[in-house]
Amino acid sequence: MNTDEKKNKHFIEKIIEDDLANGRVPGGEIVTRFPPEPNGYLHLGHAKSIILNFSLAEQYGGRCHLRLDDTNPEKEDMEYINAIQSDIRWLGFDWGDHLYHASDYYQQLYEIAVSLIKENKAYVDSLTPEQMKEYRGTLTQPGKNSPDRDRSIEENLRLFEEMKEGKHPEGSYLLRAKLDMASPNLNLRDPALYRIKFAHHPRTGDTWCIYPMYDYTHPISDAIEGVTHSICTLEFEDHRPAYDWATSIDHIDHTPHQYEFARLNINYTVMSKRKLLFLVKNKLVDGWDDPRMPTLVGVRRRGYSPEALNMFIARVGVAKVESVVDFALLEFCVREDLNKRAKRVMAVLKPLKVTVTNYPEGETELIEVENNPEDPGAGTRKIPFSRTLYIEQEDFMEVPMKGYRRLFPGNEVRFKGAYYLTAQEVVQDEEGHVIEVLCTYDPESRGGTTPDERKVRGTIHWVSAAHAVEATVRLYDKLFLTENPGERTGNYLDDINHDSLVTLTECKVEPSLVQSTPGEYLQFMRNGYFTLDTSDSSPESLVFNRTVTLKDSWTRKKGQ
RNA sequence: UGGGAUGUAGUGUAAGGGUAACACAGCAGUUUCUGGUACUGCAUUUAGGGGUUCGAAUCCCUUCAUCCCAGCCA
Repeated sequence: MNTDEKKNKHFIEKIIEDDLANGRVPGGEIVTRFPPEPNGYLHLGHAKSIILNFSLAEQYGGRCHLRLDDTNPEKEDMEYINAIQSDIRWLGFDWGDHLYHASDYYQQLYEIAVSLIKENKAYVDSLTPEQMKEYRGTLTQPGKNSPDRDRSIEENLRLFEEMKEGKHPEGSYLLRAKLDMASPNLNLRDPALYRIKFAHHPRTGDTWCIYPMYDYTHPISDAIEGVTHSICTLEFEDHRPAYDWATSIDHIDHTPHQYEFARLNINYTVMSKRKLLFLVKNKLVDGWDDPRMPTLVGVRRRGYSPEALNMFIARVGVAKVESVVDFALLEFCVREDLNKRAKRVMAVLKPLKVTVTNYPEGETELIEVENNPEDPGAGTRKIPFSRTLYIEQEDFMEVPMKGYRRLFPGNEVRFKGAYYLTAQEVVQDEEGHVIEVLCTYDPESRGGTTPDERKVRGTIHWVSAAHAVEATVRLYDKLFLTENPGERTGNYLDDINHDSLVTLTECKVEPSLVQSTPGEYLQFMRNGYFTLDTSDSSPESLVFNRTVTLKDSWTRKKGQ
């Protein structure tokens, strides 16, 4: 492998290429795996791991397994097992026949445990959890051996068998590896291998009442499946010696290796399943798929595309430095992708009535507009224009501020795709609010240009009042107000953005939108990207979610 | 004060002894039937200190900072 080929590769790619080049990969096929615990929904952090593992396998012609790490029946659920699979498929990956569960290996794991006991490498301990803690020592002090450490092999075998048969209550006994209670690495101080749990397992039901621990199950599962590169996050670095111990015992004839990378953090959000579960359970959000959630189901409902997510993860990179990625990068990737594919439509969120005084009453004409200027192949559609229209309240100012290019008295602007209109006068309610703008139009400007080629500074969107469809539009913003929720007070809930959802009703959208389908990517012209909500929308009552705003240099300038 | 890791523009990530770069964010401008897109330009970087070397982000020493580990969770 010459060094040129290593350029711009991340460290895991370099390791793999090195292993491949030096014949360290059995059969030359690299095998990775994504091993989620089915105790919650997948989030953006998992997306990084999924994309890393699956694309590495793709890139080097290997395979990637999906393995549900279901060793703790108390927290795990069939609902999650199913959701995980659909999320990974949505992201664009396929594990083929390689769907596994740690629970598939329970029998084998048990038999290996029995062998370890016979080899005097594991023992049954009767220390209480409190005693365990005491005996473990601290970060700076070594632990001490449990009095049970020297129990005879026969006794250990008998006890373990009884544990398995359910003869002992939870917490009474534990199977532990006999490693080193004085190790500076706490994970090596006789780690627990099996605990007793009388819990119903989503897949194995009540077959077992002893369940294997992560440090024992995970490496052996990897070995059984022939995983070559077992990629996990940084906090497992300390567990690598335990991983290496488990994969080097007899009864295992394949040696996978563990590599650790930095998990994905994004500012203005939280990414722990515990916190996300809390938000869901306490109804701080609408569920795991609330569009403000960083879950895959959430961002999907919000209108993010899997392509945008893949682009995002690619740009974030893979390294060992703990880092926090800007939410702005995610939004950039979403816009980048949606700009190319979203169908442009007219939608007025906060309507202001406009009457075209010199346009014939009762007449309607159809204006042809392009569906996507970035994609000529997207074609055109026709939208109705008439005497009474709605425009955005923000697109009219009775007294224009400096730099304002939209509609104001005496100013001529283009109504996108239709005509040039000039504001003549306003109609106010008794409180002095402008409730209607009276305009005149230039019949020669049809289509948005004039024979004399005169320029207008502004182009605004509009809908025809008589043809518009009413819709509800949900404007989503960041769920948290601060970059690092909880940093200031210690409680992330203190930083929740209570204005993260603004619901607008009586929005006016162009009639073609009644045919919109969930999953369709839309751009509300000059406003943002939107998509039909998957659960609350119906043809009679449209509900759109804002995916992300358009970049807006005007409100920024205005605000300064 | 044990062990494991990590420090490159504001944020991510490259550069593996030879001119510190790319993207996002920021700022300024050009184009435009979206104040979008596209395009152009500007500003800002090797944690500190020593050393080796003609030459150091890169090698050595040292200091500092940050993160992870004391579940019968994963």
